[in-house]
Amino acid sequence: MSWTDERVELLKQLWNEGLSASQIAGQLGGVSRNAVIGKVHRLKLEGRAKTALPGQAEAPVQKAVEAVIETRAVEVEISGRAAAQMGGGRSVVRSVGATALKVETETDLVVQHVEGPGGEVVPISRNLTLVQLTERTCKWPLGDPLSEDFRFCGNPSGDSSPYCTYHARLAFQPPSERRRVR
DNA sequence: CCCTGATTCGC
DNA sequence: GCGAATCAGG
Repeated sequence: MSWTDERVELLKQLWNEGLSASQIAGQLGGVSRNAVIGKVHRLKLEGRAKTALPGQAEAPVQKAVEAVIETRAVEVEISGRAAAQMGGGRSVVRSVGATALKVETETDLVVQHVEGPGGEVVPISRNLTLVQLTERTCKWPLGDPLSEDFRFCGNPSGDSSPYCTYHARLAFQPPSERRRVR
């Protein structure tokens, strides 16, 4: 594949939307994340201030972003408790998406699932799109394959299975162990 | 180990 | 210009 005008335009768009190089590579197809990063540099469309130069003060913008993330962390925590009270079951916080990384580190994945009314354990899927799947993300389908909202579980799968531990059971265990498929 | 972007350098 | 290999970091 080559860098046609359209592909370059899409690259710029996705990069500005904050997608990672590997995700962009997946969307474009036919290129590696290195290719994407290389192209980004050649186009001189930086914008991802990652490596803070030593001795330099933190950029105000970066601090603002962190403040927002901090706020979101609290909100998620609150909503998690609310859910626990309303549902009567154990419910906890599970970060989803790049903007909630702070939550993940602070709660250390306190919960990865929710217990339903019947006591069944239902995992909180990451709802990844096809292009976001990697060799070790759960490929359990969610929703209608013909719909735009079609997603995959995306939870860690371990390299021995195409599914996370929960979905591996639904996929390979006897129907008697199945409950509601979500 | 998984992932991220940054840089180098042969092509 | 391109991107694999490599580096640095979370």
